[in-house]
Amino acid sequence: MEKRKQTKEHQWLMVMAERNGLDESGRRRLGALDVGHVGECEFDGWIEQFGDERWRVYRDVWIDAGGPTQIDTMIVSEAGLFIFDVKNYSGEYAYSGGKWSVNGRPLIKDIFVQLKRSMEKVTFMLGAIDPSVPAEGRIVFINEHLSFEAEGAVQDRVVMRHVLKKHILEMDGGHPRLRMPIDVLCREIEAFFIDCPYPPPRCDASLYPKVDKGVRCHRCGEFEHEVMRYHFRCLYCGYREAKEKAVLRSICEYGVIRNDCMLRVADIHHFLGGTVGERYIRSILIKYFRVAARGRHAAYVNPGEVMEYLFSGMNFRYKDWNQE
DNA sequence: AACCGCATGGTCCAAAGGCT
DNA sequence: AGCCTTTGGACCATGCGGTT
Repeated sequence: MEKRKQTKEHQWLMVMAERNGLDESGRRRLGALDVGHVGECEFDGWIEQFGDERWRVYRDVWIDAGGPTQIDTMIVSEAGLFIFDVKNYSGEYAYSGGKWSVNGRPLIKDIFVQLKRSMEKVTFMLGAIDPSVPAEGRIVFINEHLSFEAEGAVQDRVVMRHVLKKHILEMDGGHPRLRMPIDVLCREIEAFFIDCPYPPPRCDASLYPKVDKGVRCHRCGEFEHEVMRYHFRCLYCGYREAKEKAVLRSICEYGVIRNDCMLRVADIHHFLGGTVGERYIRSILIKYFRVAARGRHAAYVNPGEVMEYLFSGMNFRYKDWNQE
C-alpha cells in the first residue's frame, strides 16, 4: 500500500517553510501536522502488518452525511465499519470531568466530542445505506511516550499503543457478518465521499514576493546552482539532479504554494528565478500537465500537489548523482 | 486596419549523456 | 574512446486577442 499523503494544507506549509515564507504560527502548525502525519503513517503500518488483507482501508476521506466530516482511517470489513482517529500525542494527557489537560494545562479541543460528531455522520450515512451495518469509532494513541489517565466512560473508545496489535487482530471477530457484499457496501459508501470542503491556504499578493525564488537543491535545500545542459549542480553540496526533474519538482512547488492559480509560463519563469528559459518551461508544462487555455492567456491545470504525489516512480532519462 | 505582445508548433543542429 | 540517441536551444512563421 502506498504511503499516506499529506493534505494540501500540509504540503503548502511544508513548501512555504522551505522557502522561508512562514511566520511562527505557521511553523508551529506545520510541526503539529508533521507529528500527526508520522503517527498516521505508523498506524497504517500496524494495519498493514496485522490487519486482514480483505479489509478495505480508506484514509483521509471526507464524507458528506448531513454535514461534512473528515475521517483519518475507515476500515470496511465483513463485520462492519471501523473508524480510527489517530493521535500522536506525547506527554501527560488526562481526562476528567469532561475536560482535557496536557501536562497540567487545560486543553480547548475535546477529541472525544470530535469523534462523537464524526460517528454521528457515519451513522447517518449508514442509516441511508443499511442501518443494520454496525460502526464503531476509536481514538488511537500511537505514541509510546504518552501517559493517559481518564475516567472509565471514555476508556472503551481509546486504543493505546500497547494493546493496538491485539485490538487489530481481534476487532472484527465475533461480530455478525454483513448482509450485503462488501463491494456493494463500499460503492455505496464511496458515493458519500466529497473533496475536502476547506480550501488550502493561499499565498496572497503581499506574501508571495517574500518567498525565496529559484530551484531548491533536492539534497541540501540551497538555491545556488550551476545550470548545465541536462543537470543542475548544487554549489553547496555538489548534488547533481536531472534538470527536467528539478524543474518539474519546482513547478510542482509553485503549484502547491499558489494552489489557487493556474500554471503559466511567465509566472513560473519568475518563480524559478530565471534559471531556465521560458521555452524550456513551456516544454515541461506541455509534457506533464493538462493544457487549460491556449493562445494569449495560455495556462495549464495546476494539480496543487508536490511532485512526489503526482509523478512518483517516474523514470527520468538523466540520473541524479552525488559528487564528491 | 495596423500593430504589438505573447503563445505555439515545427524544423534544424550541436552536444551531452548513455552504451558498448 | 567512440558511436548513437536524445534533447535543449535557437530560429521562424503563424495565430490570437487586445490596444492604438
